[in-house]
Amino acid sequence: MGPIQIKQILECKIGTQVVVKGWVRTKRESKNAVFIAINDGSTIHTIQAVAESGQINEDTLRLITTGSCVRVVGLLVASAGAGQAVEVKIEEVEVYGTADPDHYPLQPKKHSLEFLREIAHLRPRTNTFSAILRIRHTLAFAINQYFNDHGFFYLHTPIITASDAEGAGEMFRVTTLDLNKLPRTDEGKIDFKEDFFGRETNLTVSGQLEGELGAMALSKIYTFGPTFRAENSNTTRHLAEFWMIEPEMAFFELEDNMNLAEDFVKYVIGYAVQHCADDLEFLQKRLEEEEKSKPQNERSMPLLEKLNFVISNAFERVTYTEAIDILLKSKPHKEKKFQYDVAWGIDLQSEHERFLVEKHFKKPVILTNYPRAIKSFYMKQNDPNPAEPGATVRAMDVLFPGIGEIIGGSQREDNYDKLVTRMHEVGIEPEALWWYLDTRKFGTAPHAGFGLGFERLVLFVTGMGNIRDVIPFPRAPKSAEF
RNA sequence: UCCUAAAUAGCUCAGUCGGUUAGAGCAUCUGACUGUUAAUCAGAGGGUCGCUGGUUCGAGUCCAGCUUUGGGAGCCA
Repeated sequence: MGPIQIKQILECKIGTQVVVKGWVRTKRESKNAVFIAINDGSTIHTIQAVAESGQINEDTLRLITTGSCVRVVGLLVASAGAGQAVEVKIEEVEVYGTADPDHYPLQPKKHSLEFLREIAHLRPRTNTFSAILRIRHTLAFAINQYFNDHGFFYLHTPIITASDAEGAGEMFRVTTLDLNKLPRTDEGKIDFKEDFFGRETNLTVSGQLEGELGAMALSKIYTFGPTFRAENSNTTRHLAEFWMIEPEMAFFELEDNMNLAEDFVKYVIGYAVQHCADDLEFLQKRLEEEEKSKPQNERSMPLLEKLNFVISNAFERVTYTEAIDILLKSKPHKEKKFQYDVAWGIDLQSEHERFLVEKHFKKPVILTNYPRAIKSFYMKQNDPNPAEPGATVRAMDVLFPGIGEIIGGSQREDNYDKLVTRMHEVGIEPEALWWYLDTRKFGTAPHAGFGLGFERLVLFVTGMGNIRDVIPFPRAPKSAEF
């Protein structure tokens, strides 16, 4: 199906007649020969096509520049030069599309990531971004594979939702109303009965609630789809549109949930290490170059070493109460180096999480049993524990070095009365989520689940520093060009 | 949204105390050389110094506002 790609061509036997179709990375001319490095994105490697001087006519040769697209027909031969095992001896060359060197922004040189963000339509043609996109694909594939192998069903939860009670953040409004001529009710409010769905609708901030409905029928489901948050977040870890993986399992308690999260993350990272060796090696070298400008003590582990470390070591599991204890006894707390005070009941700040993960444990950490007051209404309430100053819920956050929270999850409250009471306490109308509450009314069951930010996973695996560089076309405040 | 730094050639940056004609490397073009590896060497072209206003005899440089971007914080995945 379709032409053979460079990845396969590089593995063909010498003497094979091949057709190479791809984009020119560099062209080098010498007295006796012309060298063209071609890449088609199937691999990080280029294939070198060689022609005798004068073999390609002047007019055609002039059009072969960095960024142009070509088709080359020739024989795969052992390379006469060092640097590559095989090359294509050109018999015929055709230029599909030119790329005027005066205007094509990608030059055969290093570009800053900031500049490449401004040309997001072309940056997949760079080594760095094609490597990231191949790794991103591989991780997505591994995720589906893992869940399929473990008896999960891929549930497609809705993108458009009428529930604004999920409490996961600001939402994007979905409407077909004419914004210049909004229909009004008698009280002067916007009349959403006139809107497409006959009610207020938004883009989803989480598929969890619907995911729970699926788990209460299929036992184990997962969602993997786009998620939207209209928060005015300007950080290297946030996007307005991102992809989230949300497994939800009946008959899973918190412990099972943690075991699954850890096994799952290790599997998908391991899958990428196994299947993206070339790309990861390239990114590792790139990072090492970048780190050269940093002082010795700030340099981090080589990328592959870091990934293997995470795969082969057990995540540290501590309760929120234990974590607060560690922080209270920590040096930065005693020396008042933390910007935010530590006390039982606070929501842990970035600096606290970083201390626990990067300084204290030096490995991924799963924090559990957070105070009820700082967590969502749907989390299962723990029985009172004399060792804990206040009420807690069966929540779990998986914290990764450099990324922070990569997974947030919990065992869910399966007791109807407790759930309704909690909803009243936090100001959510139970009537609005009557369908959600029905699962607790009819055949309720212990169950649990979590949400994994896909881009944060890609960020960790690729070693990149900004989340806008691990999604093809990032959506962020004041930024939706491509 | 807050804090902070920045914006000068296609890209990455330098530009001293406010002073004459705006600097480099890479890229591009031309030539030389070479089974080359992001080739090398020589030369050439390339600038509304983010925008608006102000201070000044004189502003890339100082001041104010705005815009955009980087980093950090909050919100979270």
